[in-house]
Amino acid sequence: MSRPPQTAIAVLGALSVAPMTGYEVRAAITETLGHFWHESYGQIYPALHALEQEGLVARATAGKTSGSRFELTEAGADRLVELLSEPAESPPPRNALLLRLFFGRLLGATACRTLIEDARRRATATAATLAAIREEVEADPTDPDARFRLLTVSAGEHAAAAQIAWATAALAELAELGDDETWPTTRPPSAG
Amino acid sequence: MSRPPQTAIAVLGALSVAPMTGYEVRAAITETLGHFWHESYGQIYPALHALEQEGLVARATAGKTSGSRFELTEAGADRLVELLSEPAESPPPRNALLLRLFFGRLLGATACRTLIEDARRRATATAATLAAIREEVEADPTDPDARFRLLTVSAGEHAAAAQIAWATAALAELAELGDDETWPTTRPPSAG
DNA sequence: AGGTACATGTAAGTAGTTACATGATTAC
DNA sequence: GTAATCATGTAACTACTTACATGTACCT
Repeated sequence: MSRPPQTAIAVLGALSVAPMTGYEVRAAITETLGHFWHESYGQIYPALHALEQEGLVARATAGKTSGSRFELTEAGADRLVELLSEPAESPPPRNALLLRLFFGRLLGATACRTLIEDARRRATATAATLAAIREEVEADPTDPDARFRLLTVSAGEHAAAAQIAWATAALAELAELGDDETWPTTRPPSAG
Repeated sequence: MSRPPQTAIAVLGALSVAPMTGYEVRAAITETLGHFWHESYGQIYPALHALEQEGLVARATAGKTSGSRFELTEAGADRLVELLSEPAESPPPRNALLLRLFFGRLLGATACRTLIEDARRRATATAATLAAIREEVEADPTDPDARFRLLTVSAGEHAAAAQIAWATAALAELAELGDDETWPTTRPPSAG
């Protein structure tokens, strides 16, 4: 298989909920998986065509005027379970914030503080979004996927809370510093 | 600039500590930035050549028998600070674990538990590694970068602790479930 | 008739990995 | 002498984004 299997999971997974156009698949992924997953059109449309070739999705011609909805075939449903069972390997870490902070002495304490404040702001916004999602999911007791979705929401909430706590502690730590003064290289015992 | 600027930061940053061969740059990045950053040879060698062309690094011919060490030029040091000052944009999220968990009903509760246990194991191992790094950094009071490094270690510790806490809670939640029985949906108990 | 949202698709470029080929140096 | 490690590099491939081109449907 040449097409990225992770994209296939997201696309097949979206179609497992309901038949959709490519446009709708993209929207569904952004809306429901948005806080931990992402796909662009440049991935989705080619993936849809490849999946169609393999007989894993089919065009559902019924009803719609423009565009064509794709639906999961039986083979597609089987394949989805198969793909979900493959080991979950995330890409190697690339945290642009920590990379900058690591060389923080060169960057300067003020710029570091700004970076951390930005990160805290983003984490706070994420936490608010997740709270809204949680409420929405909890409001619908008929959704058989609710508890699994809440598991992913919870993961996001834990991560966001940790990020906020870290940022707050880091800012307190950095507050000791004057503007762009670096710390003394070999600190005398008294300052501490 | 054609070469990825993030790679340039990592490479220039490594060379800001000491002159190194490409091989050593790779090792330095793996060892000291490893828990939040990654570069492969396929990135490092081309980056080194491009940086040399731009006059940001130069070959330090002295001393070494095989290979040639690269050192930061003055322009390179300036450029590093410039690059560090650029906004820290991390790639869009792609969490393979949460993607699978989101479709956990299709995957089955048992497989989900395994995934989460793996994640917890990895987070525990990460926490141990970070504790060792922390000790090492704290043991050397002369390192002017120590406090910035500890900031990145702390970020990792917070994230790992959050992951462990989430995984433990999630496993408790999933423990309610029988083998691969899904939770009751709206449908009646026996009607397939 | 004009704007907005829906919808599809691709080309060009950027990013990054992996596998391979090759050889020098060091340690035993 | 030979195995491990140090060292350099590239080609082929996979993954992914962005910008663009194009058109339809619906609302006012």
